[in-house]
Amino acid sequence: MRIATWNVNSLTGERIDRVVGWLDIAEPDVLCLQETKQTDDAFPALDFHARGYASVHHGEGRWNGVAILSRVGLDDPVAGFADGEPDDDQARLVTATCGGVRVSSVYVPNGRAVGHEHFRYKLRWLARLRAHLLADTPPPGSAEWPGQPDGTTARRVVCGDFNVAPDDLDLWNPQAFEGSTHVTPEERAAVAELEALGLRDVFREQYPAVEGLFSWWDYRAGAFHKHRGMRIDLVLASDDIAERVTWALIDRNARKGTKPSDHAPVIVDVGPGPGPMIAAGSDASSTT
DNA sequence: ATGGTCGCGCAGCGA
Repeated sequence: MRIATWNVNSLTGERIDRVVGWLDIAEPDVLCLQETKQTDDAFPALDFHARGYASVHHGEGRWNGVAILSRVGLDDPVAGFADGEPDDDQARLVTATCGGVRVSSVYVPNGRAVGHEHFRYKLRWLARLRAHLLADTPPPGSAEWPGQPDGTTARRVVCGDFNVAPDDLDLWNPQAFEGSTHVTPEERAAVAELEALGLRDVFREQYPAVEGLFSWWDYRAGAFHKHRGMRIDLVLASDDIAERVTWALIDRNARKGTKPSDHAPVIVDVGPGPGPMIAAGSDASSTT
């Protein structure tokens, strides 16, 4: 099973072509999208359906917007937080079950500046994501969705633009980020709190201590060509998924060429194992 | 060089 996540920085005509073209090349079973900047009506679900992908989109229109595409089934979609509180007015979270895995696509607030109201919103949002993951977890032992022994983080991935670089290793130059958002102890602690639920940064586990692996590069000043980036797009996976990861890649090619997103897709391959998770290459959508 | 480029949408803000 191949799981990918990509902040596409809008889904207008040219960007749709890039995303559809990338689907044909990368053939993910599940793709989480962020920053679609579309209304639900404008989301190009048919373009994806034609490639065999079911989809769910949670959007506002002008900003934010998240989606999940899946060719291994897409069930029980939830837009926004499932913690029982009134939903956030920004479309930054969508969750669905794909091929036996509970998948969340997240677009964590940027934060703008340390101490800014939006920075406090970012920290609140991350704390609320943790509450969502606990509330969204089904009873342990569910046949369709086997739980972990502790019942907290059943077979799950949380994919998206976290707007947090978990470690200095994820920065092109740590000195350049002193005093900036994305690297503060508070933001990193909020991500660590998610990992404390039993979720693992599976891309980094494939490349421990390897420098220069980034998923975002500023459009300005030739940052991409100078290799000045950050790794802020993460795939956090529960233990039983994490143990089966066979391969991971950030597809820098998708950041090249005309009209790219400023993010590259992150791809994680999960091998077969015990339990009902659907194997790579299967096509649950053929039943519909 | 305290900039630089995008997207949205038509000014200037957000990233």
